[in-house]
Amino acid sequence: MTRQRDPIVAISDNACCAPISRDVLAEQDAAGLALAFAALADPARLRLLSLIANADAGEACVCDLVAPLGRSQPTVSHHLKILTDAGLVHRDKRGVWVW
Amino acid sequence: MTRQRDPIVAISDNACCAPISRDVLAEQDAAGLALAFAALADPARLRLLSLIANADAGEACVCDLVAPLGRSQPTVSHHLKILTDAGLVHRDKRGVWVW
DNA sequence: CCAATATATTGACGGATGTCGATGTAATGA
DNA sequence: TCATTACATCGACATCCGTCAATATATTGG
Repeated sequence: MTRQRDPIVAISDNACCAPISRDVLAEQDAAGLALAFAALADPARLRLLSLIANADAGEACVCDLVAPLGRSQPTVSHHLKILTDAGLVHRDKRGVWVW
Repeated sequence: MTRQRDPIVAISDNACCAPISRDVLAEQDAAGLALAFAALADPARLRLLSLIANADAGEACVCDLVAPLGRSQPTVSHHLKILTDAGLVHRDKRGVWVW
């Protein structure tokens, strides 16, 4: 505990680190942030975002996502729910979205 | 498969989506990106980054991170390895870093 | 060279997560 | 009203991941 050597771990503090650098993250805040990152930490979900973004008008019917993704329909539905809960995707039963 | 209704899922295309919007992500590229996000998708690792960033000179001795994090020393070492592999942290046996 | 301290590695365990098949539910069209 | 299509939910399974205790491997001080 009493340090005998110099510090050996460091990160640079630049602009993008602000939310983390301002103060030590509380356990609770860290959990929330981690949850947001976790939504993006899966190849299937990143490809879903990409597929939707590349679809006409940035919109897509779920039925058109299953084949390109190469996963089963329940799996696609599962991932879309996660993306939706994370606020990255909007879903509605016919219509227009914004994000 | 043949669409009967209008599209129901959409995301907005704004600046931060560029890497995903430009073209449909290949499975392999998606895996790499997901790996990067996964490094940030854990409360312990986010708090480690925060602790280091808030330490004097943005550097910290590993022994000073164990207690504040509230995890065992092997666990801290484990997470630091992941952060290091992800290029988010630099470690050396005495010295100065940049990232 | 030896003792002490700091960090990494190993092995094990429990819980979370991605995946699928089967099934449920809602909406559309004939 | 009934069949079909689109999507969600459930249950099960395998794998991954965070965690710790125990142990190994430096590195430093005496």
